Amino acid sequence: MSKPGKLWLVDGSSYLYRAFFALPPLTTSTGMPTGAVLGVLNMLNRLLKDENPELIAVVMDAPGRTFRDDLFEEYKAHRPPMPDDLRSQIAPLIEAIPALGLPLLRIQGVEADDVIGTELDRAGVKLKFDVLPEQIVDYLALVGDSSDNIPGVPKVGPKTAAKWLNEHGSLDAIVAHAQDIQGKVGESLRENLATLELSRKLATIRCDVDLPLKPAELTRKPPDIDTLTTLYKRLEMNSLLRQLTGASAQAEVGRDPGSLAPPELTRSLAGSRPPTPARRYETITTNQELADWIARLEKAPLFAFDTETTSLDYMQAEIVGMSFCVEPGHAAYLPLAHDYPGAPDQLDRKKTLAKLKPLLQDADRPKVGHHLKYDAHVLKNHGINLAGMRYDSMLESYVLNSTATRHDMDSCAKLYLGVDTIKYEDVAGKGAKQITFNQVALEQASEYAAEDADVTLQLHRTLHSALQKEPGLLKVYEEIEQPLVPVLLEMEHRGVLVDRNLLRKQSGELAKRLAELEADAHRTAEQPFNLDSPKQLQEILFTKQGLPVGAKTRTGQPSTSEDVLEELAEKYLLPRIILEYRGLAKLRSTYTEKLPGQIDEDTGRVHTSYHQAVAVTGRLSSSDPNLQNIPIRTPEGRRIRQAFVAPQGHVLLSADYSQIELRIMAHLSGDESLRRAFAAEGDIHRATAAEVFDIAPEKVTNDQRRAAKAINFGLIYGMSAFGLARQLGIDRSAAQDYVGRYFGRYPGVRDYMERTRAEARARGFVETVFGRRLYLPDIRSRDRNLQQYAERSAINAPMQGTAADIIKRAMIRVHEWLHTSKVAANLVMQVHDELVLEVATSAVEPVRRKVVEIMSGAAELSVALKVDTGTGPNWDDAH
DNA sequence: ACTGCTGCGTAC
DNA sequence: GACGTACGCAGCAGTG
Repeated sequence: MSKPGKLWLVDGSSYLYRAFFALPPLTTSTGMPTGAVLGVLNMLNRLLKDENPELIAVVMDAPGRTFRDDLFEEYKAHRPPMPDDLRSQIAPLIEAIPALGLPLLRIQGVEADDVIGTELDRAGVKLKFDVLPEQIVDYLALVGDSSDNIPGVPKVGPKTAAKWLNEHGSLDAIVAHAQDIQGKVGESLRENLATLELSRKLATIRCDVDLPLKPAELTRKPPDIDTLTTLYKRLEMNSLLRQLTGASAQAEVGRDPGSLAPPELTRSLAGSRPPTPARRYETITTNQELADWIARLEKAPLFAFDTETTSLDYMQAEIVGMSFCVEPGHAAYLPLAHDYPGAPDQLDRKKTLAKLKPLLQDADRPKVGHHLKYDAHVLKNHGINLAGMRYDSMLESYVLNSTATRHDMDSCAKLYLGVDTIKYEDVAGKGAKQITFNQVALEQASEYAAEDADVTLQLHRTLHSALQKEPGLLKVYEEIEQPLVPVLLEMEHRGVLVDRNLLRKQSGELAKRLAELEADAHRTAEQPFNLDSPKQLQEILFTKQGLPVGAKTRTGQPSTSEDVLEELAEKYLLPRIILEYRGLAKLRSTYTEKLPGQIDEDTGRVHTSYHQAVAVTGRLSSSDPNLQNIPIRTPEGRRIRQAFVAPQGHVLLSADYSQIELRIMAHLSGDESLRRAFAAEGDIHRATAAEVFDIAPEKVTNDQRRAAKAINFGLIYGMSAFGLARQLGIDRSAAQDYVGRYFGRYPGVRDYMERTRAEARARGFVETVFGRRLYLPDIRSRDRNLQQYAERSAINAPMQGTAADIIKRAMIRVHEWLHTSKVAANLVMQVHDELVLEVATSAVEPVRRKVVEIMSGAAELSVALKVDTGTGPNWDDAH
């Protein structure tokens, strides 16, 4: 139960905006857009369920001019018009809110913020803004709001504004003391005194709005089921319909599949396909049933399948059973290795898999799975080379909107089908009590597994039809993500050879040195402590020894990070010891100690997992072990790379894109100077320094080059002058000066940054050269931190994402060439801008030539793609 | 014993 | 507050 007297105010307009940009564009069968409404309704349902509020209202912006428009013509002039597909979703939402039993507040000429401003109590305001309600107008006048075109005072943010108001009390008092305020901020304040009064009027949140209801009258009423039913039917929101009818029964019996809604209510969100029939889940235990299902699968134009196994480790996993689905609702589980006291008889695994093999290996029989790569690994363990991996609902979800959800099946089913799936831990338990799937009772296993295949097929139908409405995204899916699956599959399964003995030897050496350092540290501190504990270290350094505190952590504690210790190490001994200890301890714990345990005993190889649906920009990630963060920068670190080796008669070939993200920036921005700099093929950071400092390239000093390099990288990450200053250890005005000079020389880059922010704000997403999208719902957030974070992502994503697209295209082509040419070489690793191959010594030169040709040609940009290569007996020597 | 968070550090 | 994307370690507090 919610606290009595607590009032919930929901900014419905803001919810709708966010949902519109965060979710894929779903429509009904007649093309009516519904995605954003569904999103808001889901959010509201979640709120009602989680908080069970008694007092609540949903506030929506009302149409027409607001009092702000009357004050200031330019108000919101630069806001892009609301997209039609969003505007048309306001009306159905306005219908739904009262039907849900929620009071709706819309007042002519007043925006949602103002209504909420009227209701917020003192404590609420103080908590949110750190100022009192009567100060909030002054606060907003100082801070400004770029999305509302309120100018504010440059350089003054929430912290400064709150600080001043807490010191002086009011804007008028601050203005009166303007002369006393020091520094750049003070200057900025004095320069902007003239516009402050206008800012104040614009920012006025009308805390005196006449509301039709008092807070106490905003009580929640029972929902109007008839109206909701009609509305949900019209909007083809079947998951919500099911919740309406199923709500009471569901609560009683939990996840019992028998309590699911009637079949006519299980249609997809997209609404463009027939209703799902009742669940018919079967268990295949006889040869006749098996024959019937094989016939069904052979006849089907597409079928979904899933494997149940003994392990998440794809190299260890053995098949326990398989499930199949040919039409939504109709699925079967084929148990093959359940093994517990009293387990029913099952078909023989070996014989049964032999019968399925022709079907599974037939490239002309299309299949869909959720994370097919895993199933393919498992089948490979049983001698079956899965072919016809036509669709993967995990990748469909990822390409459609990488940020909307995690892309595991449970999350996708919840978001796109409104289905609460049976969770793995519901059938297998968790923690120490977890059992392997072969010990799960057949009845439970059957429901769980059949549902997986069923849900996979339903997800595919919904997601693929959504993809087809976005040809650019469909292309990314069809031409990049799906074809990449067999490439990654092969790389993972082959693994990479690691010299276990070398790592063991290094581990011993590291342990010895670490023990010495630990003793040194204890002696210097004059007491024993745990060097691995930042908390204890902080106590020793800053309390006991009284060293000057540098940066603070996010939680306000004095930081002991590398930056801080480096600074202290110039004067003090202990920080120096800790720095060396940290570096070596990291190497030992993460690499030399952990890696040997991840080597396959028989083959001497490690098998990473490349995750294709994790990084929001389109990059791959790697885990178990992560091969994408093996050290390279220090000599000690590089020794780890020496343990990654080629087998007898082979070498490792490393091929990496030179400065690919900067080249993409040159392409995207079209900046002439930057493109010329790359065309000249020199050292790009040196060339940048020469431009920025207006000297000949050979006259560039190390510091100048370092500064130029920091700017170049900073731009890719959306860094500010402040960040650059910190990075370079210079003051902010010097950093600002560098940035100013940079943009003076490369005006195209500045324009591009501006265009990208504007595009992100207008469209709610940014895209790569190949059309991959990154949705940024926070780009319109009123929380400045979130909004600025989204802006930095908007700057970075097109560059990082395009680079990811390019290397993925290259991998597909290299893999294809390796297969058709039958050359003695294989891909073994990908590290974002680098491919590593194992190559027979005799084939090195032709492979090198071809790999460079393919990688350089993987995109046609206005700047050439340069590829560097190296070969050697180990990964370090290949650089 | 397990879980989730924090602080830190590795890569590109 | 201030530089994007990841993964993973050790410590630690809360929970059972």
